[in-house]
Amino acid sequence: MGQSSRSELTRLTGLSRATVSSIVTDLLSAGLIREGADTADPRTRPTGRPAQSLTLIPSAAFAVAADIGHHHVRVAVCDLHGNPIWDTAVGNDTDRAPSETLDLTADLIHQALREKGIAIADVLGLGVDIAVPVRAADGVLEAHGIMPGWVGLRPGRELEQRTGLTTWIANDADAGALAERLYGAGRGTSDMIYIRLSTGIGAGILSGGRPLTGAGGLAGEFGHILADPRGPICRCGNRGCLETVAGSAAIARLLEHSWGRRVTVPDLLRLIDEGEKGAVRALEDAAERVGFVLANLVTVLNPEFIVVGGDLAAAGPKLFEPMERAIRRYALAPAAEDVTVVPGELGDQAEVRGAAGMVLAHAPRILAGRRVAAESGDDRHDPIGAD
Amino acid sequence: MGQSSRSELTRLTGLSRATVSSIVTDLLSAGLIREGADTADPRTRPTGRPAQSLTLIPSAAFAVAADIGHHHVRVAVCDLHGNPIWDTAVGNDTDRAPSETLDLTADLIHQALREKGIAIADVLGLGVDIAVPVRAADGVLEAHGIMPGWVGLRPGRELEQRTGLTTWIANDADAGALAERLYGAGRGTSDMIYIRLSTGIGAGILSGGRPLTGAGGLAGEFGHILADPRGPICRCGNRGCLETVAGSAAIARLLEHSWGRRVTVPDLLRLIDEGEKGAVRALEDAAERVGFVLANLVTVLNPEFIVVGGDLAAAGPKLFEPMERAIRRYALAPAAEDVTVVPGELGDQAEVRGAAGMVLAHAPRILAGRRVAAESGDDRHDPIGAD
DNA sequence: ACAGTATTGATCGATCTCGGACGAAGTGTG
DNA sequence: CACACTTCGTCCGAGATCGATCAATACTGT
Repeated sequence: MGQSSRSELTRLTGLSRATVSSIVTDLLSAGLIREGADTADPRTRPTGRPAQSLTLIPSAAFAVAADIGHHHVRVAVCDLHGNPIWDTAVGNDTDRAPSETLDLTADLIHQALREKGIAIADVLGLGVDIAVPVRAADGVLEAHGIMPGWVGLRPGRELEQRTGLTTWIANDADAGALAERLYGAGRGTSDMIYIRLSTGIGAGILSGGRPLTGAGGLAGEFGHILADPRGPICRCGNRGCLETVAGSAAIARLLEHSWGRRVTVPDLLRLIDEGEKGAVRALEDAAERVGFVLANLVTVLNPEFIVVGGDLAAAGPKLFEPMERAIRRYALAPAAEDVTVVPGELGDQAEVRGAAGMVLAHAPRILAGRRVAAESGDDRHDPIGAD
Repeated sequence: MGQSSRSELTRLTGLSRATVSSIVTDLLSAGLIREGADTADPRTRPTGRPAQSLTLIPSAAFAVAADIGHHHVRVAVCDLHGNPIWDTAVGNDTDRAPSETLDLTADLIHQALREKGIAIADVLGLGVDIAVPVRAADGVLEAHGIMPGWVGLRPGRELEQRTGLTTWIANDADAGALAERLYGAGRGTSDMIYIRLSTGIGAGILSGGRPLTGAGGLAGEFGHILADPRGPICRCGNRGCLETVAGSAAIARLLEHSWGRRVTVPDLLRLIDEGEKGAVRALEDAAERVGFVLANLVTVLNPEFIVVGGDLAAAGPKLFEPMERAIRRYALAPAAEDVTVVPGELGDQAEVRGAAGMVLAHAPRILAGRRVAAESGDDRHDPIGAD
């Protein structure tokens, strides 16, 4: 996104050269982009007139993002390149009234803008992601086990009212997937699965470049695929969900029997890092189960990348090797060949950066609207839930 | 698609009323649509000026479709409503040289147009579906077990050259899914899974209204999800694929042991229909396995409909009840509540009608181009693999 | 009967976008 | 160095699309 040129934009957007040229002229005079030096490598340069390179001026506008999880609220301000220039996470108990969490979120946003000295007019919008399924059509939260008090709310609209910012909202896994595609391990692909292996297991699926949300926004509930028909009862009411046999808390619990004391997730990660045999074995078994389930998804979805995030991704090859082995063994061979399994690159910033990415993906349209708005009256309408 | 009105088109297309009005005027004068009688039900009519109903004149233009399967070629000519007015299937051995099959297909197409007295100028295009994965970007066939001689070919382009018709191509399962969505059991939904239970098991997935093809066009290989780690070896090289334990041929083979003679698929269906206990039991067990696998897909994809086609769909409740029971039991509860399992309505016409549907979905654009072409030179370009 | 409301359909000027023509800026060749 | 060739960027007229506005047609309530 950083460097481009008029003719490259022509190819990317599908617009004609004439149109791109006209828009670029406007953006130049609006001070949002800059014609850069001609940095093309003389050796790789093709014949013909060289393209004039164009650079976004990153500080010309900003996107605000909020990540609302089970036990935290994280707010970031990102520049036009998607890089966070302000990023703060605070602990929070979502079992309290949702309005308190939303107030806290709005306070953090106002604090961020104040501290960075950014005017509302320079903010393109607010991207929100939340650990609850979101109905894509209207941004209403759907029913699911966690955070039950939030079902039926429209936090996008709430935050829009509290901040005055145009708001987009999505599920946290979908936001994480978008971030890894835009800025992380899945750059440029249009068919990927992003899974987060933590106490909970969730997935965001990108298909044909778009998030796969399903009819009710529930898609991606990877952690509740049945992994063991005789496994433990899950908080969702089924038994043997992948989460109950391969979530990091479930793995840690496996060790409590032999250690005779409580084992936390940090304990588990330390033991794995030290190579403690029991912990490694438990991890490998869990990884194989995850790989087995992923194999079936690979057969059905034929993704190009599987990006793995969450606590457990830190375990490195001890996690990835058994997981990949299971995928190669159990998935349809040509589909297994198409897929590459990689660790996420964005860590716990993924979700909030993806939320900002939702806003930045609309930057051209927003900026186009603003050019008009500067001349006539400003009356853009509510794009909550817009794709 | 049959009945509509200007304002309904405004909502469907997202275009402005002004634009729709202008296009409708053109189509009216071109004789492609007709202003119908005001047939709205007086009881359900809302307040305001009633909409003028518009009807496609079905015989104003046609779409040609070809369905190329393992052992057959089927060609149909459909009117603008998508109804077949000519439909013929012939046996064929795809192990022969692909060019012979393509020649046969082109011959059938020419025969159809000749018999119906349709001029090439009145044909919007040719839709092709084939029982091989198709790479969406360019229509090249991908590697897979069946019909190996076809890999790397571009049958869309081949048929375009043989017939002179603008051609679209897709996988057969995706075409079937599209047909059931346009004309069959999944009318109007945008998130559905179409599965075909026959000797082979395949699925076409529609997500957000678009076919889910995956990175290499392989998506939907539902029959090769692992259903039984100790099951028989499959033609794909894995073992225990769903197809080997729940395909109709696999079920029939189960009965051969006790009957001591060869049991064909028609035999199996007859026995099931007669209520023979062993056959029913075998079917129910297979249905439960399919349901189990579908449950995981429901959890991950959250579809609105599952449409079941293929030989086995004829078995009715004996198939559907155990299948649905498994879905309700093993899928994430809210996702299971969102989904409805229904038999397909189009039978073995599904694929070919879906192929025609691909063409008809582009009818507005094609017709718009033609209006221009009638005035200036005709130079529309190759949309093979276009979405 | 009549104003008020709601929805559809047509018209008009403004704007957006496109394709084609043209000039600009480089490389390669004789 | 002249010339062909390639790609990039701009200009211009044609057509598509839009928002705003107005007219048409029905129902509702008094």
